Amino acid sequence: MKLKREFYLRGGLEVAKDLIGKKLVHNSAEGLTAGIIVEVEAYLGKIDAAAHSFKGRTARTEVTFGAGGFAYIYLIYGKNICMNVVANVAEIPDAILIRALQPVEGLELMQARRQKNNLRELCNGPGKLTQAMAITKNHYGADLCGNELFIETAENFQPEIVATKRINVDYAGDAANFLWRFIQKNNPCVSK
DNA sequence: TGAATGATCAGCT
DNA sequence: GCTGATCATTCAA
Repeated sequence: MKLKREFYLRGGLEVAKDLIGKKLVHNSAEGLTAGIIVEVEAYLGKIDAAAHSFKGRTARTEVTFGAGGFAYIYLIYGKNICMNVVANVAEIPDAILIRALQPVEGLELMQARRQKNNLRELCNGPGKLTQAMAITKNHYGADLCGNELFIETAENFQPEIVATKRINVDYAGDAANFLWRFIQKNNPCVSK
């Protein structure tokens, strides 16, 4: 079942935890790919020095200031595309970074896009999963309640959530210590 | 207009 | 474990 708008209109931390164990689906021209979300990080722009939206509204972060349920896509380190799910109501810029997936559909397509066969290597990092799923900057602002890129509930999956510190945000001072990274316990597809 | 920098990855040691 | 790649975005002037 596809997640409805109301799912995304809640606080970023709640949405982040609830995204673990859900299925991210991309219905692309080449074919359909999907994976279970096993690792996320929450970024609450109002109070979080590590968030892109913390300093205020800019052209890049504009979509995070809108209503939840849309995609925030950006390029990092000149090479890697990262995908976020916008959460909360308009004017509150919460975003959830999707950091890792367990591939479940369109495996051959993912393997071809990534030039790797090992399932664990396909989606165990934010830049890797966007490659495997063929998510690009064209998806900036995409409606996750639409038919091309969306998230649905997964059957036969029991979430066991562990909270840890976020990765690579040491520049953010105290915010680097927040336990806002959520992972599925003992899942081999999480990063590191 | 220009300079600094990063929510990472792959490849090497 | 460590480091270089590489460029959109941001901010200062």
